[in-house]
Amino acid sequence: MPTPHYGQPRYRSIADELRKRIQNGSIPPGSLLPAESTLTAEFQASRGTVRQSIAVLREAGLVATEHGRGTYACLRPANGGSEESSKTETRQRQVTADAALAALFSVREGAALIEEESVVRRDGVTESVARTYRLLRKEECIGNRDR
Amino acid sequence: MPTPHYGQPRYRSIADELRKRIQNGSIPPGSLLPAESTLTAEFQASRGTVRQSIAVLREAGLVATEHGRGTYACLRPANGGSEESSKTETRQRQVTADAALAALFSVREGAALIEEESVVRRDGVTESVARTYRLLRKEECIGNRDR
DNA sequence: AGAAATTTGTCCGTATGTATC
DNA sequence: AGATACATACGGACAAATTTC
Repeated sequence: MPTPHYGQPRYRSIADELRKRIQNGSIPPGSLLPAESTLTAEFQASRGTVRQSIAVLREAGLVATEHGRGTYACLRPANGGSEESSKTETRQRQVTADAALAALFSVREGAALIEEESVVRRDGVTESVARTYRLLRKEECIGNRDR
Repeated sequence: MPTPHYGQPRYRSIADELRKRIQNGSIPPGSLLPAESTLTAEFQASRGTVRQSIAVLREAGLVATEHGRGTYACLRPANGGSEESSKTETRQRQVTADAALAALFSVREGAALIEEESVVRRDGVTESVARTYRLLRKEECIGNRDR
């Protein structure tokens, strides 16, 4: 069977359909979207195509995905009356890259990184801890090895 | 050979190589990149993988593609403060508090936290990695689980 | 103007490795 | 540890835009 498409890519049509369902409440905010396999069956599309459509919604900020769980419809921040009694403490230190960070920065494990840690407290209660990592020196990248 | 993608995925390596060629002038600005079929032969990779690597460069604003024509290396200003074309990827996952985080949040070690990781890339190169931790208990984030 | 070749766009099916619950 | 979902990679197929002959 040939592939009747074009005019509009399949993954975009599916993304449009899912967006409608989210916006009209058919998929309530905060709830799980149907599983990938379910969407595959419903739209008669391959997993790759379904995943592509979900990626569209994710970039649009409409959904968020958790490994091993599924994809949620986001609740948009209503952001009610938040007090302004929060304080931020920041400090810096030098650390060495663990495996995960080394992969992200494309450097070897143990390379020097700058870690900046910001602790946000509100009413004395820690609300969030942010750790930002940057390369200490540029051009610390690993050369490409032969394939 | 099957498909081991230890360390850096293949499409990123290819993207790195192509980026080098663009930035060192081997592929002059405004000129066409080799066709996908050519790159497929050169890198001994499937077309899908080659296209994925080109997509990386396209999102970085290094190249532009036209249907039926090909992919061009963009002429872009050698401007000093190129603050554009940086992109942030965000993902969330659930982690357990280590000793340091447990102390900051005044919870017991091993307590559940939400980690939000934002990776900022400019021209495909990782510039910073920020990890923000919050307590799971509130309705801060989307994934309120019933279990 | 028309046909063929080239090139990118989309889609399918599959396989396997990786991460999380 | 098993299930689920995600990430990477392969190969093949057809559609559509462009170029070339």
